[in-house]
Amino acid sequence: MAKRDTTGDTARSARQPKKTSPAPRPARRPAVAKTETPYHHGALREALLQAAERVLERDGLAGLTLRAVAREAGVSHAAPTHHFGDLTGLVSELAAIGFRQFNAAMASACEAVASPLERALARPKAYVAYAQTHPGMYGLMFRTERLDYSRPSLHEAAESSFAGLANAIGAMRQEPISGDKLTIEQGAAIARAWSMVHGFTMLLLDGRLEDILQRLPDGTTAEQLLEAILKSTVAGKLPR
Amino acid sequence: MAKRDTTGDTARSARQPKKTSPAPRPARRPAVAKTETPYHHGALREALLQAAERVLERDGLAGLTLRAVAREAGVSHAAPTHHFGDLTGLVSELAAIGFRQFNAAMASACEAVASPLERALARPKAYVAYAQTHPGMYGLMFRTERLDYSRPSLHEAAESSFAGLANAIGAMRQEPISGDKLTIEQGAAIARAWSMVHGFTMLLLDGRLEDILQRLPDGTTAEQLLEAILKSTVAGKLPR
DNA sequence: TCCCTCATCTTTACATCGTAAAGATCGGAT
DNA sequence: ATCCGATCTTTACGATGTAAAGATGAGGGA
Repeated sequence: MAKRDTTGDTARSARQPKKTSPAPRPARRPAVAKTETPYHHGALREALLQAAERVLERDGLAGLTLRAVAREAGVSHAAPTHHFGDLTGLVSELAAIGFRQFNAAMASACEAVASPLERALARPKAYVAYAQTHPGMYGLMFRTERLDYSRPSLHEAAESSFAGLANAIGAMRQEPISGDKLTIEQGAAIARAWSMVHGFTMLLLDGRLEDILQRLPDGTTAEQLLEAILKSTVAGKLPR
Repeated sequence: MAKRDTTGDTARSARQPKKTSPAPRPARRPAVAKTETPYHHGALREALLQAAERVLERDGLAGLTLRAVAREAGVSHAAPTHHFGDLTGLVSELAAIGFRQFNAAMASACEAVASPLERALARPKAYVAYAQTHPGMYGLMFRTERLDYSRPSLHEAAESSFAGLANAIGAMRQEPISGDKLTIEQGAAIARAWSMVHGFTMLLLDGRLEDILQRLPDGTTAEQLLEAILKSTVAGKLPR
């Protein structure tokens, strides 16, 4: 007696008359392949991931809920469960996509760069640029407790990100990093570079560098501050 | 019709018979000043903050909810509202306490240190040590979106943290930082130091440095890795 | 002294969320 | 043709944040 769940988020309810729909079906998949939800069969999984990315960049991390994603995709709120298990599953798959975007952005930024100095600067600059362009994604990837790194797709994408960093450091020091062993100096160089760029990005995204930026001459941008940091760090570290 | 809220978390309900309690009162404030909740009047605000800290370190950030804190303090779930407004309020006040603890820890670590090198290392080491000792608090302070920096207590405590950092950098470079203006070099030095230590801490707390640590010789600890990073960073930067 | 007011705390209510479980709905293999 | 199983929807429930109204008691003014 008295139904309890008065949520109005079915987004599809009251569509057909409950039993043995007299109308055979409202033309499912309407000839023109609309990029919208392909009704019952089809690529719901991909549609949900795209919807999730849209919700994330529109409403931020706090707005990224299972029900909001389902709503955005136009399916019932329980539909994602079948494809991702739970919220952790959806979020982890989305983070994997983020890591792949992220890796691609850094890789393309490193190509076609001539001087060693430029190469040393290109990667961290691309790192920060990605985070500024996709703050929601970066937050998802690096500040969510709800990530399941045991998922192969996420594990692999994140691993690849780390490998890229390690290789870049190795190239800079002209001593290729061996897969399984590191000297203290190598480990320190990698951890230092990663810590610095990651920390800078987090502080920047959280607005905690505003204090510093405002005290700097005139309208110094975050990019200029980053460049100053990188140059002073890299000074004397480059070969030749 | 039909009550809806079947939550059993009053923690005090069914205590007295609803109207004009015949028993005058169950000896409120039981002579020995138990540090527990002093019933109706008294220091509920402080009790809530202490309960919140306990919940945070016990159940992590995800467990820190208004209702859990009220439960821990033994009051009704709506009691915190009156003192903190909403969850953001409670969390912000707790974060302010965290910043004060944090500042005190770094200040005491910097005292009684002789050599300039030791002084340069003491502060970041204390930074990381605090985060490792109070991971819940550090997470609250640096990874919560729900912080209201317009609250004076939080703003002031966080500001003081930044000032300590800036002064330490200034002392290291032997050029005291003026309050309102910074050169690019000064700003870069401050942002670089903060970014590096903050980034290292975040990555360490998230377990993202495990990969590196395992590849390092034998049982190298995170502290040793940090020290290696700091020494290679500070090399040539210290006066004399 | 008595009563009144107001700050403090509790109850009640409700929208939203994650998740589980059961029912409906097809596509396709047998 | 029929049945199975994957996919999606409904229904349900406990938890959370928050608003609003009700109780309670301390302290001040008459």
